[in-house]
Amino acid sequence: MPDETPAADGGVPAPPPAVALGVFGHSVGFLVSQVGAATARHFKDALAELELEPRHFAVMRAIEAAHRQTQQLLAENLQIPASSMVALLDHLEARGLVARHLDPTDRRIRLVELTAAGHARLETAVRIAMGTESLICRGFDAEEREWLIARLQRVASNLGLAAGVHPGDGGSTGACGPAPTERPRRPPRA
Amino acid sequence: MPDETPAADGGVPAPPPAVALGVFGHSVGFLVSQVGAATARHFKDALAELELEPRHFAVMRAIEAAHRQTQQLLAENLQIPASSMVALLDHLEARGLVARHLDPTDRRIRLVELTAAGHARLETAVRIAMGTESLICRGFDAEEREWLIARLQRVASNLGLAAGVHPGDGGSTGACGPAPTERPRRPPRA
DNA sequence: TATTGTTATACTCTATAACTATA
DNA sequence: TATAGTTATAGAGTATAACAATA
Repeated sequence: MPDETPAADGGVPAPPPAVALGVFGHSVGFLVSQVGAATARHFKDALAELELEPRHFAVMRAIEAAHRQTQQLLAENLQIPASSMVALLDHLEARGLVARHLDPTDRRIRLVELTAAGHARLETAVRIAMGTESLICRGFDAEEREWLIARLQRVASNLGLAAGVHPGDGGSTGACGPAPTERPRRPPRA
Repeated sequence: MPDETPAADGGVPAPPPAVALGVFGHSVGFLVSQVGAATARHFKDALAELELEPRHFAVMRAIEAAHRQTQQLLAENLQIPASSMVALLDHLEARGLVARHLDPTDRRIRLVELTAAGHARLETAVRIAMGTESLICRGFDAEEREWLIARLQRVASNLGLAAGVHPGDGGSTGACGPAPTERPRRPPRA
């Protein structure tokens, strides 16, 4: 694969009609990243008509899967910081899609659940997700689609990804680093 | 696919060990988005040791493909705003990887080209990209990999993507919208 | 006046730490 | 003192508009 650049034809300037990045357009890494970003954006745009973002969708699905969860557990499972979870749930609660109930045994805890409207909205969102799925899979038969899913699952496994957890964009400057001694981040207020 | 939620087993709380999002872990859309984001981050982290980001890599590849391009043409081809291109080229120029030359016939124009160091660095970066490729493709034979690439190219085509152009994350609030009457964006300075 | 490249700024997003209330 | 949730703020990233130089 190292030789394929058309620059070896002498020294002709030869301005290409478009960018000659075809070589990397022929790699799994580039394609999966390009297609993944475009798919995410398509879904985001389609979901916007429900006043939801993909993370709201993920939160609602997680609540549906296990009713009356703690906010903290929810945040932990989805790998979202607790303070972001507050904002996400505020958004959903303001639209009447989820409800926060005080735990009678421990009044620090809020148990979260979907309302009837939340269930209905989630059903519509699932239909939108299926619409995105059928758009991007246009031209595939069922067997091909299953094959593709299996290969993508293997790639996910090669990357050490947890099933069903979408890491989003991750931290900008290597969010995984434990920062042994540096990263002053934010000085404590005086 | 609609019925598979384990919530129909009565009313048992049944706290799941992990999040029960397995249903969407079995869709091309979710997987390609999840895997694409993780692949992009892996590549970004690997590239960081060269003091480069993926967009620098894309810019260098585009310059290599067509030497002595206008900054504007470069920005247009890669679908990056011109002001961002300035910052990217500043970064590369400060490290001696690219050089900006004044066009003798039109002194408004800067023609950009890779230095010798830039070529060398790009070669290393390509090797890093191939490392990411072989990591994510672990366990695939050549035929499977080609098959996967072909399917991903079809998905890209279904999404209307231009070959070789990575749209990144796109605009936060629907960057594709022409904004007929609204979006005050930024009021002109007084 | 139009165009190329540059600088400046405003906006969005999000993670961190302080804070409140409960235990 | 420790924990659940909340609020506030700092920082990064980036797109838009103004600007300077040249045509």
